[in-house]
Amino acid sequence: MEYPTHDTKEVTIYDIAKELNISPATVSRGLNDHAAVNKNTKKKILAVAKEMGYRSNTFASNLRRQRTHTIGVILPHLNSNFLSAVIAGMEKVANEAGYNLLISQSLETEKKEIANAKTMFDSRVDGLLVSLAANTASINHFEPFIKKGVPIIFFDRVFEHKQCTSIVIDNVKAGYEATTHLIAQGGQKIVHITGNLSRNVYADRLKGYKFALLENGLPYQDENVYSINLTSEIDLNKALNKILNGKALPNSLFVANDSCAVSCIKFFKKAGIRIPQDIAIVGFNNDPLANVIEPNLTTIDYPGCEMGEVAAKNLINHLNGVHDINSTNTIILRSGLIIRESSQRKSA
Amino acid sequence: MEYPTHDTKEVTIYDIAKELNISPATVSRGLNDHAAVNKNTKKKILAVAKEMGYRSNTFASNLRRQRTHTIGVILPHLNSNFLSAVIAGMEKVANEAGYNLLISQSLETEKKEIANAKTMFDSRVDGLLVSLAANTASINHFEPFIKKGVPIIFFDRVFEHKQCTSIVIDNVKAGYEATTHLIAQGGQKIVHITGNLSRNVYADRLKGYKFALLENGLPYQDENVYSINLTSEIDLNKALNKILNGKALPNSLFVANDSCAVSCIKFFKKAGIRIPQDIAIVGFNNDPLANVIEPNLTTIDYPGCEMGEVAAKNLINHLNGVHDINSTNTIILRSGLIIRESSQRKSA
DNA sequence: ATGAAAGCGCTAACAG
DNA sequence: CTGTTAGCGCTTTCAT
Repeated sequence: MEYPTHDTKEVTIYDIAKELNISPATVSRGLNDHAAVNKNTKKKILAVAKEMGYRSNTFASNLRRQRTHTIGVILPHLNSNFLSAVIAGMEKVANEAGYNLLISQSLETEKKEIANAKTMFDSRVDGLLVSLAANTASINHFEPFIKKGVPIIFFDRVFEHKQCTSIVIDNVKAGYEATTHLIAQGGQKIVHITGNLSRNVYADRLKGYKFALLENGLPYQDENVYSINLTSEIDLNKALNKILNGKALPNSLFVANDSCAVSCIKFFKKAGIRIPQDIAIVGFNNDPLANVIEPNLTTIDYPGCEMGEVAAKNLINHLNGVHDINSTNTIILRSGLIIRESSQRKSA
Repeated sequence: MEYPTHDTKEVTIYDIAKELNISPATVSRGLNDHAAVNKNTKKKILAVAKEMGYRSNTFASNLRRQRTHTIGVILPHLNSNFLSAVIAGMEKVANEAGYNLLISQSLETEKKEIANAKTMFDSRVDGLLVSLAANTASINHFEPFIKKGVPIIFFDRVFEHKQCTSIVIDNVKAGYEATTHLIAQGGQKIVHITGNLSRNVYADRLKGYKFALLENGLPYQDENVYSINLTSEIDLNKALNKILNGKALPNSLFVANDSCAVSCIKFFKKAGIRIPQDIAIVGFNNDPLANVIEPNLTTIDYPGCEMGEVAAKNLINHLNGVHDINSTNTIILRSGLIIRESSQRKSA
């Protein structure tokens, strides 16, 4: 025996049908709010179903209808405030629409992301919500979905694809704002620490950083940009040591996520460097950490919950045929700079 | 049309059977590693399956087998380091065993927990992994599972139930260690801030706190224990103001989770009170925040990933009939005090 | 507005 | 070791 036998037999539409002396077909219609069912009959069906403790058998239904009412979610991590907010948003929308979420983490590796995609494919999810791992190089593992017409929506860490919608913030603008703010606070040499530049979020923030420099007549220099593995303490420390021991210490730092920005603050404080007087720092994400580190971290606020809601909503609309797949391709949510102590050298 | 028609017809075991001139039953056996299949036949089946791009239809299989290979997970939140570690652990084990995870958050409310349980029930999960919401008063919403013989494993925030296994740390011991440490650091009046005492984690930590006081000849006083809604900034601030404005300021504080402990430190620092000289503080969970706040927070370390692994492993064993449900009832994982600056008044 | 009947794809008892 | 057969519970034409 593989599994303890259930105590109670499941109630099926046949049981309800027998009870009411009608056909299973009518019961099915009644349960599914079909138009052509007598109001009275429907009421009776619902009543008996409830009384008998009927619950619909999703497999039978799925088998028949060839859809799962399940949405796959693949994301890099679960342990950030941002991403759990995203999930919360998705869950809310999905539940309301009668969808389940199948969630998996890539842990920032393409390998695991591929495995996750395969699982999702075999589970025949109706659609996919994806934020790419840092080191994902190709999205071939999503092609099977696209070939089959299973819609994919990318959010945050997206991939431009004719068939797929993207939900993002304007990372260029955010990077521009962060950098402009640092310049306004007296920034001259501004170092940018960021992640894998094949991810839009990092590439775009870098663009914004460049624009801001150019616009303010400051030189852009490659050696001021550190593209590293943001999840590795070791890599970050290497970069920081290089900065610390370089010729001219930068007087400003724009870091592409808060948890790294916090590590930077800790590092420089330990080295006897004052924040923001010696180095002004801006992070990204508005993580709870930002309000705990001293000085409190200036950062870009980022609507996680909303992003999740919008992504899920959009996917479900696709599934219900509300949108044409090609009608919307990119949805941009608003974001904004939150100024705190870590970057304020001058009063407003 | 509700959903874009798939481009390709799905390959079924019938297609494979026809291709090889054998029966579908044999194909099914071959695909499922059934003992009684000719090695050669099996090899052929696998080859053709791969070549034709076959993927098993879970619904048909589930419908037939009456099991879903899905494990439901209900937890209070996703946005804590501890719980995302738990999920990561569960996912690892579940994936290896061919199970999917259906994850949902109760957001600390019984109401949402009940709704989640209903969804899980309707999705016919094979088993359930649950950590209770703070304010859950009864576990009636889990009775349907128990009646049906669907195994439930509680982890962390557990509920004693004859039919269910619990995975916990020794919260009494942890509370005792934390308090003993505070006493060793000169603690006389030790305030304990904790959550809803109907949750084992908080009740047990309180017990440990009491034991430590008694053992050291310190009086236990109800007014030194604040049982509040730990997710409410407002409630915490109310408690802190009461402490601050009370007759005698405590010289030690044991807080039942790190994020609140961090808020406490911020609050007292703002009030001009020195940590740890005036008040020594110990938290719980070893959240990343603990290493960011200044002074760094002494806390109880807590094996999240392992807890997830053990819980999932155990449930899957149940499902495979490895364990008798009654053979193990409570599994206790090790935990330990990590001493940092927030509590150190004396050198070791 | 309702019913009869077929079939979604798979598995398992039974037979050989 | 393999094939035959029945059916898991539901939805959906096609009739009526």
